[in-house]
Amino acid sequence: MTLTANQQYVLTALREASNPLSAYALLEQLRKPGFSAPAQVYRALDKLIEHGLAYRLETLNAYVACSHQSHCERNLMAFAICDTCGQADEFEVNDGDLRHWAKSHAFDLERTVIEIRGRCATCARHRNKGAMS
Amino acid sequence: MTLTANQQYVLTALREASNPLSAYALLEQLRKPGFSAPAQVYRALDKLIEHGLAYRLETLNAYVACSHQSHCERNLMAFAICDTCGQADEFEVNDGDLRHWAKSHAFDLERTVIEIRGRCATCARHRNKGAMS
DNA sequence: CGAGATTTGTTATAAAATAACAGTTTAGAT
DNA sequence: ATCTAAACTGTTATTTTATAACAAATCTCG
Repeated sequence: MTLTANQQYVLTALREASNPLSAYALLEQLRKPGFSAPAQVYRALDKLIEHGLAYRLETLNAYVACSHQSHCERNLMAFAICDTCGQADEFEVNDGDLRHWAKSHAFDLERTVIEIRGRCATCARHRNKGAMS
Repeated sequence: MTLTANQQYVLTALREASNPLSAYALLEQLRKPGFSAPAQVYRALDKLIEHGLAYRLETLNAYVACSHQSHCERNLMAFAICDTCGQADEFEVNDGDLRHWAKSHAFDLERTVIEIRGRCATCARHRNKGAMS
């Protein structure tokens, strides 16, 4: 699976970012290499997502690189998103319940989205300290 | 918990709809009663969601009434969304895995979003019939 | 009543995503 | 090596979704 130049630019930008990036943030970052319109970013993102190299975070309208090395195992992924610092952690989850519901309701399952929102360990700790003062 | 007139209009529209409605679809439907701008709809939606009477479907940018009678139990809800007919089914799910991950990572969990996409029983059946011909 | 909070209508703008189209590159078959 | 079909590109315009900001109206309840 070979990536085009644009796809590589977008993937690299996502990998180097500490936080999820919006499509427009990516566009700004990639003006130097020649990007000039949203469609270019969205097209690259679509392919990366199709290949399991990136994810869209639905509750954030933002995108992240898959945390796995090259090709993602495509198991059921979930994301924990910190409302304070914006970091998103990818983790694997057991989707038994969802598959069970789908099966028992003859629902032909194609995609699963699981996102949890709250405060990451670091930010939760800081907030607690703040409350003490 | 008393709803204002606008909140009641929006809730009724959502309850009478067979499918999730976008904020702008709601706005169109509610012009007769006097709505004239998006903010009116979004404000009512915010309150309804706050009170557990409605949900936002993140993968659809659309809104649905809670399927429970008056006050929602606020257990962990998930939605199965049909990509063919657009219907969304609310169902309860065991979030043990997510809570466990959150606990073991000291993540202060505030909100959980679970949406599955695919084809509902009815639409899957039709598609299969079609493939036979 | 009257002070404070909440809700309202409104205009304007921001943010996110897609449509459409012609030109270019790429990969594979012959 | 050449041809062809598919995929990708750059670009302009538009659509869809969501917020900001602010003054006026309304509700709450001591």
